[in-house]
Amino acid sequence: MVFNLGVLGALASDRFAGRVEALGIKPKHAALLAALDDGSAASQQELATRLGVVPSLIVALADQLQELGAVERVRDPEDRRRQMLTLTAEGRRLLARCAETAEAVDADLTDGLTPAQRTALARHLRTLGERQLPH
Amino acid sequence: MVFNLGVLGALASDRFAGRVEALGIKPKHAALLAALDDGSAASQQELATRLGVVPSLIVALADQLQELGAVERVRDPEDRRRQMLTLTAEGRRLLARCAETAEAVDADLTDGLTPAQRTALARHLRTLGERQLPH
DNA sequence: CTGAATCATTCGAGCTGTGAACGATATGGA
DNA sequence: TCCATATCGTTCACAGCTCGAATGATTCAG
Repeated sequence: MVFNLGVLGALASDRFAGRVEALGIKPKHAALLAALDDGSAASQQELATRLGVVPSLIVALADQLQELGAVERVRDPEDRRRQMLTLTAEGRRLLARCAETAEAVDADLTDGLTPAQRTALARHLRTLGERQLPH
Repeated sequence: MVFNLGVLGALASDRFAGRVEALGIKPKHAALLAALDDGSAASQQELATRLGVVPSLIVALADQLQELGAVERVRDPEDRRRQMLTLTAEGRRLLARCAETAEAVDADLTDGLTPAQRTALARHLRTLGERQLPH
């Protein structure tokens, strides 16, 4: 079961990566956009802990998203060491397209399953995620 | 759902990797041992295609497993270019411990689920795997 | 017998993520 | 006020992983 879960997860991630590549980004960028979407503005340090990655990685991701016009960097007037990241309108558009991509991959993945099987699988994965993942 | 599947798969793989590290190997080694177990002896080339990796990777994996005494390399008398890999008794022991490890990770992952939920999840993953994975 | 193909192996290259330094700023205590 | 210490963002060099091309040995076809 671990192996099944492992390879299926890798398969799903690869397919998503392959599709968002057409948007000029990688899955990590999408994760950053999603993290910015709920909670709005946030310092890069906070985003690093929220995503569970090292701060230097946020720098690279934010650089590239900034070039795409998806995020803006603004110095926090309260603490001028902090760079506050915010989603732009373009960033929200990009995030929406990421969501569409995810749904397309979902449909692709569950192709051939009955609607009942599909929802049952989604429910099981959700409960497993709630038990295993920090939230 | 893609994201849930992706992160859960990565989580499962990481946990398995962390545990088999105590056996001195990595998940890829376990995959190679498992591939050798059904089908017995096989050339490295064949194993490469069977596992979907490049032949040069098999070389490194076989080197390390040979050092552990888990596999043996024997030139095929029919075609002296081929190196036939075979499991040793030690290799079978190692594979058995990998299986135990996988079960432990399974138990860990499904901790808190009812037996019914557990089997339902396993069944769903299996059907999804049969539909999506080449076999 | 010779040229092309196949197998295992080695080696170099690209990509990713990490950890250590650094400069700028902030904070707390003498 | 001043100084030591901590924090934030950034850069950079480095290790780990996998792939692809080149090599040598061997086999096969004509």
